[in-house]
Amino acid sequence: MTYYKEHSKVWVSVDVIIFGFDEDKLKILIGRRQMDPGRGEWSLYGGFVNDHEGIDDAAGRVLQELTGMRKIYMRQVGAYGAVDRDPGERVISIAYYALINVRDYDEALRREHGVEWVDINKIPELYSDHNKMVGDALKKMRQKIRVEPISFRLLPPLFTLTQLQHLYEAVMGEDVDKRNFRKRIKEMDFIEKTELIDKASSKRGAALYRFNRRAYNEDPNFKL
Amino acid sequence: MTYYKEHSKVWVSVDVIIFGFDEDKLKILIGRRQMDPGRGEWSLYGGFVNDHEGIDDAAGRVLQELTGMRKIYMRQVGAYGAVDRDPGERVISIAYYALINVRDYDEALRREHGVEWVDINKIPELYSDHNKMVGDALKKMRQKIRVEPISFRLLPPLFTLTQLQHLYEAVMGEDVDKRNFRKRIKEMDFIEKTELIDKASSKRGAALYRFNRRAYNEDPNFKL
DNA sequence: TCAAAAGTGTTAGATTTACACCCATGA
DNA sequence: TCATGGGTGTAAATCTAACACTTTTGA
Repeated sequence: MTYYKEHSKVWVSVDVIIFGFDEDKLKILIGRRQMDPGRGEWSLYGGFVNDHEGIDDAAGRVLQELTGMRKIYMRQVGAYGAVDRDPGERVISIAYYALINVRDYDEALRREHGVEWVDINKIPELYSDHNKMVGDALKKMRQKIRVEPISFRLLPPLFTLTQLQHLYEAVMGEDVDKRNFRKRIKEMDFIEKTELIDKASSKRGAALYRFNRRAYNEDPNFKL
Repeated sequence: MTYYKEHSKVWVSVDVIIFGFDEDKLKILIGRRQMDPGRGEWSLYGGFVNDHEGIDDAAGRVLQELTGMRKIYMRQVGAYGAVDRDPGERVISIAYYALINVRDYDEALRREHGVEWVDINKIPELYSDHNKMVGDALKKMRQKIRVEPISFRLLPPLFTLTQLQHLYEAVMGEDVDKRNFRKRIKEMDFIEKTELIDKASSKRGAALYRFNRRAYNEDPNFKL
């Protein structure tokens, strides 16, 4: 029952680009590689795909292993398969990006895994072709964020419009006009103003908003 | 020198969605699968990734094997890795789409490989998850064709504006306004009108145009 | 002479962008 | 009282979409 035995197999891994938003900066989780080859180099977090495990499942497992979180928003970036991309052996890797709310990530667990949040504009040289993966992931994420309401994955359940705007600016890498931004947000009925006021960010206080997924599903007219 | 030997390896293949434009229709090349499992089912053309071969190289090789052509425009669609996607064994497949000019493809070679051009709107049920791959490839290609001049890969070196328009319509799956379309084309200086007239398509004859890659590289302001 | 495809501009509406001041509050 | 971030509307410019007739020529 082995159909393809004349062909050779290869190692397949997954690498995850985990985006977070903190201090008005878009960041990703990277750490020092803990195995050979490349031990000690900055690297994405990843893992090998097991025999009886789908690649999305493998990415999910790796993500849960690192963060302790489940049902994280996650999309495939692509497959990376240059022969010499890994300095040790021939490994094909499939990159995924994920979006999490930084505050949901347990600090102790983070330190335990030896990963840290690094500003997307200050990424050091990474192991293998991981820099390329990060660039591609960011490009994909930018495209997505303009047409689907994924920003809320990076924010707490309640957020101010200024936070939301700063998130867009961090992702897009350019400033946007405050009034135009708020005008567009107002047109999206699934971004709901609550009665709550955030007093942390300013003296006056800012209205807290919420993303209503149900309302979005009924009328998904998102456009930024 | 085996770093990862505690992990298991898997078969990795590539599958190519080859787009062509003929009779004002967007088509892809599919054939009857010639091996088990799934022998006889409609299927994309593909092949296994060899030990010392990059995945892009593998896709290029498979493409050349099938078409006899080199330097074909080709982009990765993504990796497909559900455990049971292949009915025989666990195989991860990486899909690519490619664009060729149908007239450059030798008919004899095509028949030899037992593949045929099938209208994108009339794709039958395909082997494994190949229908999903085709759908994803089309989505990616549509995105690309709006912002990069890839249409010319599907057309002969000289083409009429009507041909170009019909190509866009076939790719996008919707009609576009002739005058608006030609207006936009006129703004792109790298789509050059030649002195030549095509008399095949109409009695009056239509001006033949050419894509000037050099001019495009100097001022790549493409937008459709 | 007529059928069939080529070719050509204008206008209304929609969308996008630019822009500056008052408000509420805690320190 | 003042420094800080929150909040608000209008007008010009640009872009998009809708629309119909004349030309050429082979059959």
